[in-house]
Amino acid sequence: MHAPFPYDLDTAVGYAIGHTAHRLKMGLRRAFTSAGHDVTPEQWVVLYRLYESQGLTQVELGERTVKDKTSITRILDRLESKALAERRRDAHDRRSQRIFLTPDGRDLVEHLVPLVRAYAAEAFADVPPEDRDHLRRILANIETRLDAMPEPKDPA
Amino acid sequence: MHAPFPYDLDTAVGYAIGHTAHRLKMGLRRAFTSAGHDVTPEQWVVLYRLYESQGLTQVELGERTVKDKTSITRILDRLESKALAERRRDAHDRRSQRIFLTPDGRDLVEHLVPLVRAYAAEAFADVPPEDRDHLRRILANIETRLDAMPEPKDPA
DNA sequence: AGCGGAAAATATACATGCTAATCATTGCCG
DNA sequence: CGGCAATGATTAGCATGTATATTTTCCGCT
Repeated sequence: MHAPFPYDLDTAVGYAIGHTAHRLKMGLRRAFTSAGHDVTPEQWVVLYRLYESQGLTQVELGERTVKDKTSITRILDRLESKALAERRRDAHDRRSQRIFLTPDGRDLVEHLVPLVRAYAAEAFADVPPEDRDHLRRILANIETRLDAMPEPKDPA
Repeated sequence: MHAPFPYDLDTAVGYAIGHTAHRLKMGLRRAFTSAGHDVTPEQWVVLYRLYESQGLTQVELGERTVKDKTSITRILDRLESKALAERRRDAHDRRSQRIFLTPDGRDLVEHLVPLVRAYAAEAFADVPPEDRDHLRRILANIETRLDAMPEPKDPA
């Protein structure tokens, strides 16, 4: 209606990225539940990383999933309560936990992968391969820049 | 370590989008707090939409911010408690609330906009304009596809 | 040795999103 | 006109993310 300064959120690239990311995640969530799997997209990522490399520390898991330590703690609580993963105290460093998938956890990952592949195939069906590469490159470009941006808290 | 089926999360476009979106949002959050503004990125979007058009219904606000009705309710609770916005019962339909920014709310938006612009300028500094356009187009493309995808629950 | 800081994990408090259920109001339709 | 489905909003329950503080354990360094 009125706009005393020029700004248009709707053309903001960052907003568009967030918007698309949100919808993609929600779609994946629904793909999981409608296939009868009681698992969230976040749990899926953790399970996937554990499938890749068992025995990770929670810190390592956090790095590989780009999640906070506290989020990892809680997600593992749930995965353990669903008997999909288990924590084992590290023998050499008793501060650490080593995380392993249970057989059920491995099974679940193997069921989830085709689902994820199918979902991605459909969601990106209209995006030609060269656009996907371009997209990846642009996003990597942005992240590189974000890495270089000073943390507001420790500019020293 | 072992990979009985071919899948690589790290090359998944959807994962990259989510990753970048997450980091962008966190950077914006920190830009706000380090500038002394007690406001979240989600609240920013709501405030911005209200600045654009005062007197929106919560449903309309939800559409314009791509947020759930319940999220809108709670965010407005907080904005009201911070005296940035206020709800007024619609005279013609007493189920609806019309939402308005307070003077403080308008002031805040006007302070936030330059912050957001500066942040975006820095985050996307390495992305040439034609790449931004391309990015927007690809994302729009994906969303169009998502719109066309059947809701798992009501495929009819 | 042994002290003190760093590291790993947990706990806590708050903000958000999703789902499902509920309440009040509206309005259509027989 | 009168009941009942649809609509706007709220509430409650769960999962996640952020920030901060705490606990336990390790390790470097004097």
